[in-house]
Amino acid sequence: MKRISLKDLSAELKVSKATISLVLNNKGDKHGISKATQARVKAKAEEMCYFPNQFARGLRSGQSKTIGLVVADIANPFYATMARYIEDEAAKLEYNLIICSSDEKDEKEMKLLHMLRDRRVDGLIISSTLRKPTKLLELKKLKYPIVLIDREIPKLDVPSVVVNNFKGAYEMTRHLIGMNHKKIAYLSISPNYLSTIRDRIKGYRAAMHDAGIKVNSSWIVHIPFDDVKNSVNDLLPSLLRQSEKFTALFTANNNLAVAALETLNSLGLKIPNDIAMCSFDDIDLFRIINPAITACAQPGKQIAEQSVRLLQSIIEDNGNPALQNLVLDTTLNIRESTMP
Amino acid sequence: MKRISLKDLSAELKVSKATISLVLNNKGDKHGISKATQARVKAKAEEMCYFPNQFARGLRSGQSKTIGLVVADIANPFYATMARYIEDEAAKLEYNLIICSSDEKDEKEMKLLHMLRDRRVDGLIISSTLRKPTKLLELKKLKYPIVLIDREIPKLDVPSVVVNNFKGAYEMTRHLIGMNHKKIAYLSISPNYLSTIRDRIKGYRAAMHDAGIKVNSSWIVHIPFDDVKNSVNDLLPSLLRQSEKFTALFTANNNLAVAALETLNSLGLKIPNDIAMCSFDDIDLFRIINPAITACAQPGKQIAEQSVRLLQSIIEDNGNPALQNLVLDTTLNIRESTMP
DNA sequence: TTGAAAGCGCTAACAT
DNA sequence: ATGTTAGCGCTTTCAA
Repeated sequence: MKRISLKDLSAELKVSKATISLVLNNKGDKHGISKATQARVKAKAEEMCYFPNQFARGLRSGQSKTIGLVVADIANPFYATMARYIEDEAAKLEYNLIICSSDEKDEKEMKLLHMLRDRRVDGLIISSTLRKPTKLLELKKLKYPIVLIDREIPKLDVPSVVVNNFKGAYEMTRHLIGMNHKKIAYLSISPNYLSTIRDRIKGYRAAMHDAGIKVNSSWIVHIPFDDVKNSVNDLLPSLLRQSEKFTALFTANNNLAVAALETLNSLGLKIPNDIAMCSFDDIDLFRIINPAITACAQPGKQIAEQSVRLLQSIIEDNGNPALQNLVLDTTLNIRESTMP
Repeated sequence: MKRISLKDLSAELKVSKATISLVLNNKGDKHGISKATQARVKAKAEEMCYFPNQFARGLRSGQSKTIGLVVADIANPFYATMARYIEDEAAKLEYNLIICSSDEKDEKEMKLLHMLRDRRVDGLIISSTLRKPTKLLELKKLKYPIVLIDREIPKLDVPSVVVNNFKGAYEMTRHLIGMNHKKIAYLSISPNYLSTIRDRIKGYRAAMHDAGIKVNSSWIVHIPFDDVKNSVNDLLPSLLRQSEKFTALFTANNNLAVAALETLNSLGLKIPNDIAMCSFDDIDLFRIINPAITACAQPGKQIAEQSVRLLQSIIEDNGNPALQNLVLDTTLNIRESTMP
């Protein structure tokens, strides 16, 4: 599949590569190339289906006009939606996206970061799962433009765009408490060192504490990311069968909620009468299902916009940004699943 | 952000670039580079955080090890899931994915194809929305490796992996008929020249015809892709308010189903008693909602695997594949929404 | 108004 | 066992 190069075009037109390059990059006028030549060049380029080799271009310019996006799983609607917003924002700046799923595996994420760096993506937007962020430190040392989204990494001074998970979980828990729930079970996910997961639990605990409710650690169950569906199906029934009589369930993300809904269903438990339920992340399903599920919505579009904008400024400032850590607010959407 | 190049490493080590290149590409042994040198080179490369410039590499080798994936909307769970499977398949072959959303716009898709070509992606996997596939013809002429998924394009002899939409829709319609439904409304989507959309309607019509039921064209409503939610909310009520008394609703994809569920809900119509319902595409929601929704599931994983495999073979055969057009079967998942 | 030439960083054929 | 060199296709500076 031989492709046309500037040289071919040059030979065909009897015009130098330089001139052609100038014309095709719309710098013809600036450099005083005659209209006639410009027209001839453009016509021929079209005719011969010429298109520039981006490798060569990237090699010269050092820019790939590509952003790497690393998330846990692009099939997760939360990340898929976010990816779409990021795609649109990036497109405005003529950037494209290489999207990668880390499956919450340190090892895999490191490989991905390595790969994206090798590909000279101009910047990275990462929802990082890294426990030991040595790779990120390394990239930071290289002044590689990075923006963390969704999750922060403690003590790593890197620009980020996240939501206030603590506050979101606190509000949702307080709402439950306001609805007279005291025994609130909490489904969380592991790896549990993620900032989001930790902050949500903290918010839940704080709200409970502030209401004078003592939380037994057995109220919180950690579900492995790998195997949400089966684990919830295994562990949720025994959680609910405890001596504690839970009247409400808080799930830490949309995957857990979906699995929990299926399990509750199979147990024959009715929401909200047998058990109230609410979740972090808001997805279509929660609005449509009957009863609709109370949820804490993250502003995906804003996260996307801000992160791309931030990354862009870092890329332009050549790796020396004013360190920014944006924290956006979530929205509590109260629905029937937590109403009496 | 100056990066280390082979030259830097060479100067530092007093070893030629060629030797270093060989070593770092694990061709050291083959070329008889001494173990000692190999160790020295590798250590230094590590120490200096050397990583090869993929532009330069691509320029030499002509390979980008990247696949372009074009879908209507990566936020749509059907495509998001598929993208994930494709990502995994591609990763096995060390390919990465540039994912792009076309929004069902010819213009946009053409720009994307152009862009991906410019970036020298090694191949394209496309769920094309093109009505006039001139761009695809052009790519085909260039022997650019392409695999179409999800949607076929008539008369364009390009390898493809699709499902049997006709059969899927036929079976689902026959199932409805078997449940004694005769007045079956059909929500479709525009652009309506897409092979999937056309074939599904054909399947529906054929099943109705074979059962001796006359379908009035007013039974089929086309919803613009752009504005599914509002349009369904506007048009579905008037469709159901017709003199015809529909007892069942068939939606042509998951987006339509979600919108329809919301509308039916707001109209106070109960499924399946007031109206039965089923949809093409199977998503989590359909299993979890009460009543669960009968759906025609597409084998996303298989589509992904086959398409990557096919693309790979085309890339390796240098654009001269045995033309393959795979057609996979769908699965009818019968649930409560169509049961009496 | 246009052309010539250097060089981006890498690989592979050919030398030593 | 290691080095030299050419060249991938482009942009850009300098020269004509």
